[in-house]
Amino acid sequence: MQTDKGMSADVVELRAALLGWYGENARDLPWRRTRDAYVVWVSEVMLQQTRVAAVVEYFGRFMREFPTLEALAEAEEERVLAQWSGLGYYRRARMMHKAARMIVAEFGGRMPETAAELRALPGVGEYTAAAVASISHGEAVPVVDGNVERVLLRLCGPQLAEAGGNGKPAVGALRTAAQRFLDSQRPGEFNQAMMELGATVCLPRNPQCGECPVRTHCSTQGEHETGPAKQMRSRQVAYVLMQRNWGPKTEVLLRRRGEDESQMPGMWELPAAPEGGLPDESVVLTVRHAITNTNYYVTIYELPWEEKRTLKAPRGSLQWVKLRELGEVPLTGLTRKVLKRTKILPGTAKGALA
DNA sequence: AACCCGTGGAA
DNA sequence: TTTCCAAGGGT
Repeated sequence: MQTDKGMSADVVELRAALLGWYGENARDLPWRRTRDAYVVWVSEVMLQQTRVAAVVEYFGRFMREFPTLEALAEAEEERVLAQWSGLGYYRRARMMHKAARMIVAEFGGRMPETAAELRALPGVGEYTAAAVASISHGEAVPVVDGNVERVLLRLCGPQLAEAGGNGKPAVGALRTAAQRFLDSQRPGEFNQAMMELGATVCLPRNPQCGECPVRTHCSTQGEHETGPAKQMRSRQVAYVLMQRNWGPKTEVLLRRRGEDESQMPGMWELPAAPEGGLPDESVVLTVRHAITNTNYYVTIYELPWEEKRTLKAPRGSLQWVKLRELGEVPLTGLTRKVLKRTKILPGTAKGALA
């Protein structure tokens, strides 16, 4: 690692340009109003592979429900999942909840402060550990996320891009480059500035080089190839929407997914339709729902509640849920979408019943 | 090391 | 309409 004393004037100028730009252009995001490690941690976990716009709303509700590490640790897992419902990657919520309980049980409720200690928590990888340590405690560790990787590859050019030998950049080389650029006096701001640049200027496609504060340091001026896309698969699936009672007492029939299922374990969804299919007259909604690289073409049948006995489901996994209680149930995103579009849940109803 | 896990908005 | 992909981590 180089010291600031041996640093070239070029890197010093890059830092100043980037931090200056960040000071002027940083978005006012809720989690940037504090350096509290618990708050920063929650935001970083939510932001894993998830867009800022999607996180903002969830973050506010989550922090109201679980304002402190202790509140999170004391909560039932189902309550945590219910708050996470719709955000995706539910294992993040389970691991963060487990980590909160570990911190209370093993560290007396005191959050680990260094990146190395944070790294030991479930759900905290290299990125999240560095982000929390640098933002909350000023530790001089660089973050390398998707944004930073792209920015570094463009700044440094082919020399870094081919450092892996197999046509891919080496993880170690990326980290070394990030460490070299990092402003060790303001690591939290610098790391966020790099990510902000990648998210708003140094875009994957159509990078806005004309607005880039460090374009004079950039060896590629935006050139960067993206790899081949993964092939999307398609699957047909069908569910049943069943209600009973009317008005405030209305209930919807839901099924709890098994704890051992790889996708969305323990989450609640509409029961699957019988295999033989159902008459077309029963179709109330068709939607497409994409999960990773699979397009699910979904058919929703509405049936009278008396038909419940025709459904096959593991004993005890079916349950009538009152409308008022839906907010406390960890629904899958697809089920949430269907209930909104059929106006059973409040929200936008685009594509709903004709 | 490649693959899996969710979602919705942009292009 | 379909595709692409975003502040990753675990296995």
